[in-house]
Amino acid sequence: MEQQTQNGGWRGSADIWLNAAYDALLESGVDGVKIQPLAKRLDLSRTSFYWFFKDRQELLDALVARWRQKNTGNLITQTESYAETVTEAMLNVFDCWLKPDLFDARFEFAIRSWAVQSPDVLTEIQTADQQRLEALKQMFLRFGQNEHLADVRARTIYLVQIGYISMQTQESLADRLQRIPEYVEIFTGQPPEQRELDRFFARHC
Amino acid sequence: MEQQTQNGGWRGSADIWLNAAYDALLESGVDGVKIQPLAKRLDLSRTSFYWFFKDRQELLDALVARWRQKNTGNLITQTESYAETVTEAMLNVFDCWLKPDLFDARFEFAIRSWAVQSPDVLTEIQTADQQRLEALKQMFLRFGQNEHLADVRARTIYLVQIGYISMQTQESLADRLQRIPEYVEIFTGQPPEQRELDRFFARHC
DNA sequence: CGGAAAATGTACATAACTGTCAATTTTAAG
DNA sequence: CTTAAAATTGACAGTTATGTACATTTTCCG
Repeated sequence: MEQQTQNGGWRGSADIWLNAAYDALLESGVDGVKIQPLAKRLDLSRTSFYWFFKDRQELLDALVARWRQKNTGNLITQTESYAETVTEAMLNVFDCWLKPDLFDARFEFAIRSWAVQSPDVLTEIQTADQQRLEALKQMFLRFGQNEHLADVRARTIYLVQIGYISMQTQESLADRLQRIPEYVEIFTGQPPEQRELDRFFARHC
Repeated sequence: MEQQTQNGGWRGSADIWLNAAYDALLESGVDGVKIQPLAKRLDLSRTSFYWFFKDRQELLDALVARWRQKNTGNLITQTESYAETVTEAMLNVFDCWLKPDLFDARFEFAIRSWAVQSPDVLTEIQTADQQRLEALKQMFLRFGQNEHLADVRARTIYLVQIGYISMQTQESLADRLQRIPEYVEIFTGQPPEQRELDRFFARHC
């Protein structure tokens, strides 16, 4: 899964540093991403870092790029995948919240926390939010909801997920699945069909 | 409003340091809360700090205490305030999201971001989340909703707000007010009465 | 005014981190 | 085996932070 660029028998690589940075970011926030500690963890000389990156800022930029690629892309794909009803479409989106390979929640939270202290990162996030909200809104519009309500519903579902991420709750998959039918009803205004739920649960159990 | 403990003609005080720490936290996150920069801003000697606080950690603890007192208390009060219908009760809660003196959203976000790197703060937050969710759930139960649905509805409304905070959106009061009726309908399952909205808007315009 | 308590300031010791430079080692390729 | 590029390293210089000890100033009160 990890794209570990083969660069011969050398110990270091840009990727190995980036992976270490990713780990540090998720554990300790941006200010935990420091060359010296990373070097220690990798058991490499601190200065070796500068062979792959100009400076610390370049490493941080690479982290943001990795996040941008992963989370937003998959979410938008899910909003566009095939569905016969609005409730089924909703369940497609829920896949993101339940499958870690579709959406990296901890990464998302770490990036958002970073934005407190970095206007640049804040801008990145706001762009992502807009794209994601727009994709969700389009989904509701395709199923005949009116403009204003589609907007508020898109917001609701997106805000709930961002909120969920920010709460950093650790629940079992079972606990989360249990609430799915109610969420679908609240978000779309109508209950899901039993067969839609069956198909959904089949994907996740 | 600021409880500025009068301590005579001295320039410094525990409060002045705490206020500066609060500002720094909201601007730059925990790692921005450092004695040396704070001293510079206050135009005081760095070491003077240690007259009021044992060390940096004691200052950080004071910040968490301030947050705990402010945000959770007011929210719970709003869930308990008088209402004739569930939609009116909902609007009472919305007061928190619109009146900065009831709920300090930026403070909330800064604290949550802090939790990435501090298990202690994470514990604090999880306690607060539980208390707040429970208060919201009780509100729905008082208006005759069944147990399970009351729980999911409480979660929905709370998660939306936490999500909203985490998005750090900067919208005008007017934009936010515009979406209120739809939100009420989504959250409670029924549209608010016009007179309830009138009373609500009267409070906020 | 005079003195104790409260607050401030200076000096010192220490630690962690960043980035540059000039070797040196390792690897792959001829 | 040689050699050049790729990667690693230690030494150096600079910055920013923490906390302690001790001296000094400011304020309040008798």
